[in-house]
Amino acid sequence: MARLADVSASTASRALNPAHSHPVNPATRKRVLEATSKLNYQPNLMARGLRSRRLPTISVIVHDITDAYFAEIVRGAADEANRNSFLTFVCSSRRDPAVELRYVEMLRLSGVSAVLFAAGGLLDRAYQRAMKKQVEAIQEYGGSVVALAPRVERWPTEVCDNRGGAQLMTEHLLRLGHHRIAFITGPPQVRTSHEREAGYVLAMKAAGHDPLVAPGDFTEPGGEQATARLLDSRAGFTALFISNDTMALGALSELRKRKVEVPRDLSLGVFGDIPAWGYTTPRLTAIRIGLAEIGVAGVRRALAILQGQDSSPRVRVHPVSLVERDSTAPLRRTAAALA
Amino acid sequence: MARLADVSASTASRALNPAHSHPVNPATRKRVLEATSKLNYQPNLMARGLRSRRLPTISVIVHDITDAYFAEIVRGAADEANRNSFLTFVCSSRRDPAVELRYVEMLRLSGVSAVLFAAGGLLDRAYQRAMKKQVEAIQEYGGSVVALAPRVERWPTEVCDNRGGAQLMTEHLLRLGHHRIAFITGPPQVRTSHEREAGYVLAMKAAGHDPLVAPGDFTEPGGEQATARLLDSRAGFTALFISNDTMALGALSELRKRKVEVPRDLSLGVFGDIPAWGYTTPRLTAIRIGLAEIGVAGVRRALAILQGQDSSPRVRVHPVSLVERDSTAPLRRTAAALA
DNA sequence: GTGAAAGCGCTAACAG
DNA sequence: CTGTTAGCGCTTTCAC
Repeated sequence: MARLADVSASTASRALNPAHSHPVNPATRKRVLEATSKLNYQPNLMARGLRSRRLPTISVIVHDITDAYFAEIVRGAADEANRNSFLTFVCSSRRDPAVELRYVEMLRLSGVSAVLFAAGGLLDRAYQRAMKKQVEAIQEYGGSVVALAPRVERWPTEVCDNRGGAQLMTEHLLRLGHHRIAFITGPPQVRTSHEREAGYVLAMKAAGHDPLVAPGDFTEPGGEQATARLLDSRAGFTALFISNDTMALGALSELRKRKVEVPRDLSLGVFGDIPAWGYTTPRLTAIRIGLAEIGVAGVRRALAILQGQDSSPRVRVHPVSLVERDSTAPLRRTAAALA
Repeated sequence: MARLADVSASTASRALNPAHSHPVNPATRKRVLEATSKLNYQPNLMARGLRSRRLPTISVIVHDITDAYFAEIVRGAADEANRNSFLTFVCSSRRDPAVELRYVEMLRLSGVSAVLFAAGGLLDRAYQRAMKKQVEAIQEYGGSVVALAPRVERWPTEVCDNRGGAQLMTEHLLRLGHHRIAFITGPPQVRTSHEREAGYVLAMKAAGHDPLVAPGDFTEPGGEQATARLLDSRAGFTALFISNDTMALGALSELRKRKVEVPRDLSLGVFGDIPAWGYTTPRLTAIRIGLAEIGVAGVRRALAILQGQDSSPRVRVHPVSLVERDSTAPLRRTAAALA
């Protein structure tokens, strides 16, 4: 290729790489560009990677590829990566820390430029130690790592306002006259759970009401079980706030099974706003997280770090908003009958 | 590393690569292995790829990462790839042929060893031409390509028995006494649609009944609309057979909206068996496709081709089975009331 | 501004 | 069975 343009390989390399400090004569560059298009030249990424020690790929590690929450994040990230000529690879750890670690290791070996962790980590010490080692190795060769959920690791983080969002929904339910509002929380090892729960508790206490927190695990069967237990406990609540999309899916099926009508018998709010909510009956009132936007922000952040020009605060919090739909209604006497 | 083991780099390379034709002295290999573990040596995949022209990665291209159908295939493929020390990358084309082509091109550039196409292709000529070029380039450097759905391209294919499965479900409904059975088909550009439709039509004609085929597109809103139109047409059917999971999700929500009770008012069967069917009410009678198994088979096939030892027929058809659940019931007089 | 040369870490070809 | 040699395709010194 360089031969056709009648320049040396070095010059061609310089001409082709826009972000190059070394100056190139515009005429020369033009000749090089012509040659590339004539030969339909495609730089060999492997050779480039051999020198730069990394490939133009970004990967998003998710817990579960079947979860719409993660899918939305991936969608945003993949779009933004594409716009920057980066490939996006989605890796699904299936909630197995060992698999996740193995993926990170393999990504490191294959020289990925950035790894986005879509979910929170574990509190387990051995896991944290191993992960730390992998991430340090990635950073050593110039790769970057970004978290898209709160984690104990002090990585650059793009995260939604978990606490504020939970407050928002709780206050919405309170405004509708509910004060016996149950909350299904997430797994204790994950910081997202605590943040959302804290927002709910805060709003309840501020209004002078007692919180009612039921354990959950962010999975669909978990949501089903938590709802069943809550209903069986006859705790006497008129509204239910579920702390993530996936559990709400399970809750919905449990409520349907028991013929609990939403919102007639029970007002239902969910933290999260996956597209599926457009199809469910009833359409759920939700805290909209800009999931795709968080994916976009994650990729931008990762690329900025790669170029050594990331000036954001370590943790950036993205605002969330309340989307009122059909699953929440003012408190009526009939609702209390459920208690 | 080779220095520590006191051997040449070539010998070390041979000792480390198990599938090497060249013999190595066991004692020498032992020394090499000791050195690698002592130095915590990790082969550089990029350098390896620079020579072999490919990386130990497999990618699965799906239409839509949010679709559980694809997620299941990916799950199987990823597991099998892992077992063979291959990384799995999931790429979501979002049903955009241009994006899909771009992905294949980037995968080629980054030297992926195998590409699994989880969905069917298009009949569009320009698309086919471009795809052919990309795939030939991948094969040129020794990469392999496998289809997991019927396609016009004559690639090695692992596919489920679409026609047989559709017959199975239709015969099941016929056995229950239904003879006015409607069928929602898939998009015409996709061969899977035609195969499933053919199975349904065959079974209906064999029983002496007229088929009733409604157009669909394999998407959730599409299923919703098709169901709505079918119901509005008052075509007088007592059973509905939906040709894929995603449309069934939409159909279910439409039926719920209209208070059509399944199976009291209408028997419902679906081709496909995503895990979600365990949570819906009612639980759907379905044609179980071994989705994960197809993913596994796809990876095995791809690896066999890479090693030049694929002896399977070009198209391998995987059997499917009928899973009877709660959504199909014997024909009763009341059902006809829907007509 | 451009070119020549070195080398990234590995594997294949060829001798021994 | 093992070592030597060459080279994958690019980028980056270092001279000019």
